[in-house]
Formats: sequence, C-alpha cells, structure tokens
Amino acid sequence: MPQPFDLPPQYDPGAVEVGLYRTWMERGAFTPVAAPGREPYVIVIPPPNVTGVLHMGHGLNNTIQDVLIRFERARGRETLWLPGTDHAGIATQNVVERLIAKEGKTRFDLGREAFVERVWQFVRTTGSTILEQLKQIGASCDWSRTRFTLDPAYTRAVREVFVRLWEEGLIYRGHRVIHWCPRCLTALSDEEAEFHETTGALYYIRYPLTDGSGHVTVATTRPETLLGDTAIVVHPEDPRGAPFIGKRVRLPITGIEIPVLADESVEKEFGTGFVKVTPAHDASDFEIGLRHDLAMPLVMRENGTMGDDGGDRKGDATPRVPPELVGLDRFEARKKIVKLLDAQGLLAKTESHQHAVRRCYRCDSIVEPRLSDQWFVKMKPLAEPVLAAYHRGELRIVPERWQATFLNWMENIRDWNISRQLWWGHRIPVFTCTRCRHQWADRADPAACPKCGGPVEQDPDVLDTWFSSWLWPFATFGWPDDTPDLRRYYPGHTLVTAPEILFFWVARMLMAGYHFMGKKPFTTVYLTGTVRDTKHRRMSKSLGNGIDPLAVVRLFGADALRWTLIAGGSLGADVILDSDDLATTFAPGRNFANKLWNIARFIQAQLPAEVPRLSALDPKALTLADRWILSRAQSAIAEGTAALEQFRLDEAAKRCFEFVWGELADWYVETVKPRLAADDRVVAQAVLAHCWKTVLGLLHPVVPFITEELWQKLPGRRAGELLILAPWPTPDPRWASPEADAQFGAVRQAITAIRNIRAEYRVPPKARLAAAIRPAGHAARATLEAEHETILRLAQLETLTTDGEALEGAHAVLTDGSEVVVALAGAIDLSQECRRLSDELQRLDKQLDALDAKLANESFVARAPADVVAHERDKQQAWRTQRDVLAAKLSALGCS
RNA sequence: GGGUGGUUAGCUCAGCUGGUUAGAGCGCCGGUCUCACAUACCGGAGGUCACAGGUUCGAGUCCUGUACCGCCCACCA
Repeated sequence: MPQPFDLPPQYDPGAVEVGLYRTWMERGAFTPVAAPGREPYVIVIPPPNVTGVLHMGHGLNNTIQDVLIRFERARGRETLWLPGTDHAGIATQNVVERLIAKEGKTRFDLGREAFVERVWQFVRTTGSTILEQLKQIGASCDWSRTRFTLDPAYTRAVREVFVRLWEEGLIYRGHRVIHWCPRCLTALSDEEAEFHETTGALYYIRYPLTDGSGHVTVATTRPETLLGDTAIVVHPEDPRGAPFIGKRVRLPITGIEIPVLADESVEKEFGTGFVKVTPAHDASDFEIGLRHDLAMPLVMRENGTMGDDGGDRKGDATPRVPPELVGLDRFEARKKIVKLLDAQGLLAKTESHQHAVRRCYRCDSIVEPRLSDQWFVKMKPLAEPVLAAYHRGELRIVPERWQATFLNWMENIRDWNISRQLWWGHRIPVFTCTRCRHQWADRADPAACPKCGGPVEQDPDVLDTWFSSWLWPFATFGWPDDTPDLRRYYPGHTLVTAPEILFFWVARMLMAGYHFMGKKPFTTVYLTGTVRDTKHRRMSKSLGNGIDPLAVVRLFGADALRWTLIAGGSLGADVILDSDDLATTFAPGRNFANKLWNIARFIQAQLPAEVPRLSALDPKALTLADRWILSRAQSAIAEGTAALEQFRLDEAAKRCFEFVWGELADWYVETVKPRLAADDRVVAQAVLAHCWKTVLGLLHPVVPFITEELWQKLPGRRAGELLILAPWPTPDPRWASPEADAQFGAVRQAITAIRNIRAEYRVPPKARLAAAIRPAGHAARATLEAEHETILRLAQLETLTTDGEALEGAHAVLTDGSEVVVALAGAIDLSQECRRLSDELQRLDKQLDALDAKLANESFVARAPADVVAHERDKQQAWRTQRDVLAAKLSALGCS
C-alpha cells in the first residue's frame, strides 16, 4: 500500500547542503583511512591564492577533483585530497598595498617588518575564505591536512631546496636584462611577463652622422629608450649598411656619439635595416651589447620614470637623460621625445604597428626590460630527468594534445629568475659578509661570517611564489623529514589544473619531484578547459563577465552548479556559460536534481520499511520490464565506470542521466506502477530499490548532496550509514540481457507509435481507444502479450488485441514489421492517412534503395568485414519486411 | 614566424579506434496540471556535419589545401 509522501514536491538544496556537509565532516568522511590491501589515491589541490575568492575556474577545476576523489573513495581507495593555499607573493602584496593606500600610506612608510606583519594580519583574518567557499560546492578535502606555503614547516622545505640547489651549483647570480614591473617594483620571470597583442606606433628616427654626410634612420616602438642607445647595428650583408659601418652618429636630443656596427642578429626585412641598440633596456640589445662590448647605461628608474640610474657605463659617467626629461614617466617622456624629434626634423615618419607587448601578470602594467642582478636557477639539469621519464612513458597528460606544448617548453627551457624585489614571501637565504664579502646560502640564520667572523647581511629579496609551490606534492607532507604521510601519500595520482599554469607550476613540480624525491609527483596531469562567456572571452573581474559560483549555489544549489560544469563540457574543452541568463544556464542541473528528488518521493512511498532484496528473489518471477531495467542498470554501471576511469566525466554523467531519467523514470517506473499496488509487489519493489541505489551510487560523485540526502531517506537505512562511504555499484553480468533490451524496445516502439497517432489525430488525452496489433511473428506476439497491460495503460487504450482483429483507423508499421491499428473510425480522413503512410513508405524506400545499392556493390561485399555485411543484410531484410507491410496496407486502404 | 585546438540542429555541445535511419540539453511548435515531478509529461519540427579536393567498398570520423575563430610559444626593433 503506498505511503503518504512526506517530502515536498520541490527540492530545496539550501535546506540540506550545509547540514550534509557538516555530517560528512563530523564522520571524518574526507580523511583517508588505511586498511589492509587498500591503495592510496591522492590529489593535491592547486593551492588557490590565499587572498582569492572562488571563481568559475576554481569551480570547474575543484568539481572535477571532487568527482575523481569521490569515485575512487567509493571504489575502496584510501583517498586523500589535500587542500591549502598559496601565499601568492605579488598578488597578496598588491592587495595589502592597495589597502594601506586607502590610509594614504605606502609600504615604505610602514617599513618592511611592519608591512609584512600587516600582510600576516590580513591573511590570518581572510585567508580561509576561499577554503570555506570550496566547502560550499562540496569539495571533500581532508581539512585536517590543510597547508599554507608560508607555514613554518613548508618554509623549512623551501629553504632546504634553495640551499641544496645552491650546493649543487644550480643557483647563480645573473647580470642581464630581465622583465621589470615598474608598478610592483620587482623582477618577473619570463612566464610572469605575458604577451598581449597591441596596436602601437613604429617611429622612424634619423640619427645624424657625425661627419655631416647625412643620417641613418632606425625604426623603434620605444623612442624614449634612445637616451640609452650605445650603438646602431646593421646586418653585415645588408648593402644598405656597408657605407655606414664604422662611421659614427649623433644621438638626437643629447648629441652623444655612438658607432654604427655590423651584427648578424639584425633582420634585414624589418624597418629600415638599421637598429638602435639599448643594451640596458632590451634583452636582445643586451646580447648585442655583450658581443660588441658596449656600455649599458640605465636611463630609466625602477618606477618607470626617466633618469640616469647607473648601469654598466664603461667609465663614462656622462649623464644621458637631459634635465627637462628627468622624472618624467616613460610614456610622457615618449610623447615629449617624439615631439622634440619632430621639431628638429629627425622624425622621418610614424606608422601604426601591431606587436606583442609584455605585461605584468598581476597588475597588467607594461613590463620594462631592465638590466639587473637577479638569482637564477639552472633549469636544464632539472628538466632532463623529466624528459627522460616522459620518454620512458612515465607521465600522462590528458588531453594528449598538451604533450607537444609541454615538451616544447621543457626542451627549450630557460633559466628561472627566482628573486623578487618584494617583502611578502620566503626571504632568500643568501648571506654576505660585509667584511670579507664571502657569500653563501644557509639553512639557519647565521650570526656571523663562518670565514672571518664578520657581520653578515641577508639578501633583501624574496623568492618567486612558484619557488615554493613547485614543492607542493611533497612539502605538504613534511619533507624534508621522513614522515608517515610522505611515505604513504607521495607520489600522488591525478593532478587537475588549468593549462595556463602548465609551465608555471606543473612542469616545475615534475622537475622538483624527480630532483628531490627521485620520482614523479603524480601519474596523470588532467588539464581542464577554460570557463568563458558566450562571446568566448575568458571570465574575468576586469571584464565584469564572471559568474559567482556561490551565487549559483544560493540560487540553484551546489549540485546544479556541479552538474552544469561536469555534464556541460567534455575532457579539457572550454566551458561556455551565459552570465546574463543564469536560470537557463543552470536549468539542466537544477531540473535534474528536482527530477531525482521526485523519483525518490515516489520510490520512497512504495517501499516497505524492510526493503526486499533482489538476491532473495526467484529470477523466474521477473517480468520483461524487470529484466530490461536490470539490464540497463548493468550497462549504466559498466559504461559510467569506464567513462570515469578514462576521465570522461561528462560521458559518465550523461550515461547515468539517461539511465535514471530516460529509462528508469520514463519507462520502468511508469510500467511498474500497477504492480506496486498488487499483492505480489515485492518483485517490483526489489527491482526498483536495486536500481535506485545504483543510481544514487553512480551519481554521487557529480551531485553529492542530493544523492546523499535521498540515500539517507531510503527506507531501511540504518542510522549513520553514509552514501559517501558506500561502495561503488558493481556490474553484475548476470543481468546483462540483449534479449530483454530488444524485446522491451519493441514494446516501447508500439506504445510510441500509438501515442504518435493520438497526437497526429488530435485524440483527446482522456479518450480511451481500441487498438489492434498484428505481430510480425511468434516472438513478437509473445513479447507484446507479456506487456499487454503496459501497452494498454501507457498508450491509454481501452482494448488491445493481438489476434489479427481488423480495425478501421490509423496505421503504423513497426521496424520488425508488426502492424498497429488504432481504431478511429469516424475521425479518420482517408487522404490524410494515405499521406502519412506514403510519406513513411517513401522515406523507407529511399533508405532501402541506398542499402540495396550498397549490398549490390561487389567491392563492398568483398572488402567489408563479414560482420558488417551480415549486419547490413539483416537490416535489409527487416526494412524490406517493413516496407512490404506498409505497401500492402496502403493498397488495402485504396490509397493511390 | 612556429606549434596547437575548433568550425555538427536557433544556442551550448557529444559523436572514442571510419561501418545502425548523426545524438543530448536548452530553446521552438502542438497537446496535457494524468494520483513522483508543469524545475513535469506526451508528440513533433529542425542538420547537404565550414568550404574544396583526395584516400576508401564506405568519411562527421583519415589525408591535403582554403576560409574564419581561439589558445600556446617566439629577442622583427
């Protein structure tokens, strides 16, 4: 007897999510539990910036990780998803600098110590925000192991790594042109200075020859740097250059004399063939400067204003920046210089110019190349073991297309500038004796020089943030100590991250893993797509096109968010979301959750307190529909599991979706309703309960909240049982039944055909009709008769005969040749009926013609695999039968 | 400049090693508040799979080229 529904008809995620998450936490469901024979499965989170707030990129990336973790947890692995945050040197320092700017102060007003303390205060109060937000989307991280890259233990690891590299000779002081951010006042690595296509101007400037015989013209995008020019170069084989090589020209504005030299690096095709050389403010000019032993004067200060600022002057201390330009911002100076040049007739022309400009990845300022001294890591020795391992097949990157990009970067790896002129971060542990100039790296802060006992100074700079995050897979487990966690959870398994940090982070983690641990940090790198808006623009704060994942959680629930992200995009593909229409964008997830909720309401009402078990049933008691849905469940488990194993999360989600909605709800539940009210309802109950538990288990990784909630509401559930800890559904080959699939498929087809006729003839939904089916054979007859009741009810029939009764009405022919007639004596318009049937016949004929031609083709029959040919012949047979029956029907009706 | 991905229904996308009548969600059209669900149910329309060649018995699927869009890398100032 059906129970009254004790659930409302609409799912309210807000009412259950927080409580469920708390329950999982309290039960320690996220903490790995060792057991005999249990293999660990480890994911380390890409640590978000400690000042960060959750955006859709995090949402996507962390949902994927959570799906994988929950899947492997259910499969019995000892799963650990390790969370934490990154101190994010530049980003965090910027945030706090902006904060104190509101008080009218700069970090220099506070001083180093006070400023760092201020950042700590900020981090301590707001640093857990993003982790709390991850909880809201259901991330099942082991929060007891949360790490921060500035934790004392982690700091020890960073320092240990620096000192080891120093001892191995892999760290050196480089004197060269690096990328400098005049706003952040720090050096940047190559990766941190991002290219942006920009339309700028190409200025053609005349440099007068000192002998008065004319001038040479150079093209430049940065006229202000001419103050620091120390040569003009031209390609040695460029005929235009020959008359000038060896001569001298006068710098416009300052009148300083510089030589015209030959250098093979010049691209003859570009500009005028003559290139101005500013060795202190351009990386390639620096190389030229080295080759020709040129002076390298700095004519810009660290903050981007003009001014003599040292550099390598080769003993010539002549000021190069005229007084009227000193202190001027570089872009103001550019304008002024262009104006001056123009006034002096030295500006030949200006062209619009498309080129790539490097910008600071944190503040977007245009980066200024600048001669400077920085600490570098020699990367080649670190990259080689990774490349070797890659070629041994030890690493897997999905999607595979990223492998080429990865290899290209690794094979052409460049040394890594790791020093940053910041205050927030790991202080570089290099010490210098102010007396004897001895310099060394130290694991502890020394009180005095070990050589002469003199006073020591520590390098003022801090390390690049990535110099700490590249140790994440092992520093989080207590390295360099030999801890139980390190032994158990290193190496990890899957690393899920965005492709834009493939070089910043992933490649470097691999290098650190092999170098310091002797083995890879993870087995598979899963690179996610990018979340974009409908114009395919990356979602970003500055564009204002972002969607707040937490707003989605509030509006539609965490499961709706997760569903849309997982089912909406395939492996590594970009996910396009419409920020202007959240309701439509997240409707699939919300609707699906609601559907699950309502299926549960129904099932719950049908089940007794003691749920009958499938295994206790006599298999002979199963009906066709039972065998069919159990077969479909088996296939859903097998295919869903296989898809997850291959990281095809979307496929797994969609397959389960199809099973629960398209098969279980739309057909099985509808079929089984009368049986649930009958005396022998126990079989239907057992099948229903079995399928439902399967569904909840399969879907839990993607939509954990609602599945857990419904699982706990299932009758017969013991207190404290959690779906999150329940075993993954296992396929049972006994239930696989192609026969049941085909037979129930015929039943569905018959019902659909009748419904179709009803709709076409506008039969009122409540009208109960008579119908007759002339089955194509004995087997078909047996099947249709077995599900007689089902067809009757789902097609809204009064009577259904299968004994060849002749009815007047609308016709259909099923693919097996079975004939369906729906009695519509008065309502039938013969011409309409003829048209319907002949349209159908025409369609069939066309297909059959193509198939006939194919099978008449000797090379097809000779060359195609036998099973393909056999299959096509079967198809031909079936279509012919269907066609013949249809044609006979048409002529019987007297259609022309 | 070098790589690399995309172009399939109005929209967002599946379609894995070439072989059923190319699919889904949303949207659209028609009909239903049928006792789990109108965030639902039933029925339906809609695609010469960017274009041009080629390989093959057979191509949305493989190859070449073209066009457009995108991403990564790169010292043409």
